[in-house]
Amino acid sequence: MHQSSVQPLLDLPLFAGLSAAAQTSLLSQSFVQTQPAEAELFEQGQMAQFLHVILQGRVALVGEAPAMEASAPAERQAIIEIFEPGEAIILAAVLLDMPYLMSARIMAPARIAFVPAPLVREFIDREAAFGKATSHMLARHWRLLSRQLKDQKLRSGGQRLAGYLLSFSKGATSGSSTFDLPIDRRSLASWLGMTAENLSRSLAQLKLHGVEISGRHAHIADLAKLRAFSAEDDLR
Amino acid sequence: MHQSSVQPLLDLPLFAGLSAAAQTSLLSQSFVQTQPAEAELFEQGQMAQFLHVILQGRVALVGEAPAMEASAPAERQAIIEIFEPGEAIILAAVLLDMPYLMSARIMAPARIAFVPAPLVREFIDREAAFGKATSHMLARHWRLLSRQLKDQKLRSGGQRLAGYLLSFSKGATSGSSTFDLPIDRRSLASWLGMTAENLSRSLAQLKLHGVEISGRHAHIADLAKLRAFSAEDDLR
DNA sequence: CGGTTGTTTGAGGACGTTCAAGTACTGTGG
DNA sequence: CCACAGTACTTGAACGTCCTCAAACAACCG
Repeated sequence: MHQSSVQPLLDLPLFAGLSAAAQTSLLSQSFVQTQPAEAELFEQGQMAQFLHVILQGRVALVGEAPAMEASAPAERQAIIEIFEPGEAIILAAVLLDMPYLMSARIMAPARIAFVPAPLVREFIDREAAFGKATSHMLARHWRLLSRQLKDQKLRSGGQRLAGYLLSFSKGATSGSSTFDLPIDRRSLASWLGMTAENLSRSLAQLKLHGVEISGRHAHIADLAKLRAFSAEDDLR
Repeated sequence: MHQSSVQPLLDLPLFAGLSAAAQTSLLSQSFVQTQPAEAELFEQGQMAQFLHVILQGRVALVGEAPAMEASAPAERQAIIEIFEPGEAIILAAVLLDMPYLMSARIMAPARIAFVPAPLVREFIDREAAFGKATSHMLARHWRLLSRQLKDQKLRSGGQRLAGYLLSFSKGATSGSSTFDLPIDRRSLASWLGMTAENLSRSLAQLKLHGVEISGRHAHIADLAKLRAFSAEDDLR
């Protein structure tokens, strides 16, 4: 039985409120896969067969631009969002039964639960609590995207980077902070909407604002100072 | 009684599935306001007091950057999304009971239904069908934003403009098309993530691709040609 | 008809990208 | 442990795109 491996699903807010019967269906019809980094969970344009729930690891949603010429010359792509354990992807495509608008790529070795899409749609018809849990997750995800879109339109690359670094020191409003970057430069650049080269330059520039980075290790000397530079509103 | 003016709410998919009791609450606690253009429905940072449902008109969600200097020198802002009749704003803030991430500005004289936020949150706890309807709307809205974010990161301003123009001729894949632009240049530019000046230049450039525009009247000579330029995937 | 607002056009500059090269890091086999 | 290859990251220079500023033009309205 693989029942035990999908058991953790019930601990997630998304499924916690399901009826006993629904929990049984969920456990018996879902399964878990361990995926290596660089694996592609699904591809832009496909119909959603499963709701993928991240149990471990990190998954990037990647938008791909149609190749300009027929010869497929290095298709341009951009990371739209990065999701971590506890999040489900992609609820929107599963609920609406429409094709994915982007692909999903594993960033770090991951354990992913596959919940059949029809089952999810059944839950939302029959399980009162599931509609609420789903709405909440979608609402959070909508806010994440809208924040990103605001950032993209209103802030410079350097400011977005500063904001990203600050996100690792959530509570603290002043003082200093030390942490490790969880993702590589190229992916980070893509997520922040700039090139890897530019990210490198932006990082160098942030030294003037009290940021020291070597490899993946980061130290912010003065959170308040960096916050001022990032020009971020404090809405979360 | 203003009951009659809120009656149309029940025709919307969002509220259609409510129980009789819930429908009664909805009608008795909601009200409708007619708002002139330029009116501000709510401001970024406020808590969501109401779910605003657009009955007529058009509403823009506007992200505002914190003023750089204390002297408030022409605060930078960008239109994140534009919603039309039938849509509710902002579900995410209402459901999560969190502050708005952006402001809402009326673009054309509008009739807006105000549904008290606590009532909405009550519905989602008690009304099974409402969770589904809410999830569906949020899912659609999430896809709209993710599409925009992809566009912002992967396509040029001119391509985004072409895509916008093409959106007025939904069904047709080839042939020509004539229509009127519903919004003014400055707003359109802000929505597309460029300046008004640049929009003007982009429009001029699109003449090479068979687009004729005078004032608000637009004519596309060759949809297929413009579609090729816009480099848009056909995912909807 | 002047005033106001919205749109277009031009010139200059800032920011970001691309291309190309150099440097640092990582892991592997000897 | 070192040499090595392969990858990731940084740096530099040239180029483009988009923005800013300024002014001309058009449209609208009293």
